[in-house]
Amino acid sequence: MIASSISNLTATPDAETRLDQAPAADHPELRLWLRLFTCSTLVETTIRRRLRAEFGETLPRFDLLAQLAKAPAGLTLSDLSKRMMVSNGNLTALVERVVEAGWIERRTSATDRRAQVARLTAAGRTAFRKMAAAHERWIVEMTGGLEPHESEQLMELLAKWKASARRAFEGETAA
Amino acid sequence: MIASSISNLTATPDAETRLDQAPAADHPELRLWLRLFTCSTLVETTIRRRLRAEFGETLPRFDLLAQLAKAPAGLTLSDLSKRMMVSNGNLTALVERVVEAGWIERRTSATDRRAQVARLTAAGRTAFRKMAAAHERWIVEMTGGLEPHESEQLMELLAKWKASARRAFEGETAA
DNA sequence: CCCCAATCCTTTAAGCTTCAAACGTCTCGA
DNA sequence: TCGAGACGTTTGAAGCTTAAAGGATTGGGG
Repeated sequence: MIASSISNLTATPDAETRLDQAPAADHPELRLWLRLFTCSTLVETTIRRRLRAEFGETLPRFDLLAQLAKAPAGLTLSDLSKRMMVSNGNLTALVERVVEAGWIERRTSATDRRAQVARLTAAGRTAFRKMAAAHERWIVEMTGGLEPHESEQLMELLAKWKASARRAFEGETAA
Repeated sequence: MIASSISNLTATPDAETRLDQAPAADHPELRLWLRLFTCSTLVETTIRRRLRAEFGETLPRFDLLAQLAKAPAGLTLSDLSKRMMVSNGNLTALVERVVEAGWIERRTSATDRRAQVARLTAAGRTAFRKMAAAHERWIVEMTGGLEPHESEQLMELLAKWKASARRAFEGETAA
């Protein structure tokens, strides 16, 4: 549920634009969610495309490297799955592919034979640094329209939203 | 790049929480993006889970029904791909699955033999209405922490962000 | 009228993602 | 110390997603 329709060079309006034109006035919360989602999709799709075009990498792979770059001692697959907010079944294969690429290495934990610890290789660290610099530029570019005080406001409002969403999200995990 | 790690009942902190603890002070734009992404993921994952648990549907399928519910005359696959912001190659298979379920029907356009027009069936409309009601409740629940004036502010700030992101996004499509 | 570029869709290969079930390992209390 | 339950990972099935290439159709300019 993300996307582009770029492959065929279509003009690519976004979902929300059309919705705003629609006669039905959806509840304000729906419109808010739709707008948030649109922002997220727009940014994410752009990053994904550029990552592929300029570095031949995918977003999940980049995300994996980014997490490991912040944890020099390495992380277990479980840690990674929590930080990346993906299922752990997902990581097995993802890690495997990135190991093959040579960016990371994986070994059984010394203290817990159940756990697999992944760590950046030197090559991985170097490769990541280049990508991270570009990634940061892209993000800044796409957030460029906001004044500093607006960014601050946005951070706070999103923090509130995040709290509500988290409650709903975790209400299920417990059950 | 979305997710849950619910299947194994882990505590599920989110990426950002950990990041905030990290020593490195990332640029404010990165933190803003990360927070937006976290909100989006949290909401999306919750919706996805509930849709599956309560209706046995997936989010893309729901999204498809939602688009068609707003267009009684039906939409071509191209229209759908633009509105849903997914590639058109994606829709072929998605539509096929939902046709099989009996929620929609697909036929060649009367005026353009290249185009396929998808439309809700009566059964599809009924099924969708139930889901939409629940969906709306969930969204309201997850946005609950915000006062009306905060929602308004958020709408405006996100509109600005969206404009920046759109520029970057479409800059590529043209190229 | 014809051709060619644009448009619409499908197909394919590769990768991502989830959920659920299964397996080995660990921990802790009886 | 032994067993039960928690935990970390893997596997398998199903579905989603993209990019890229190819086939059919259309519409407009020569």
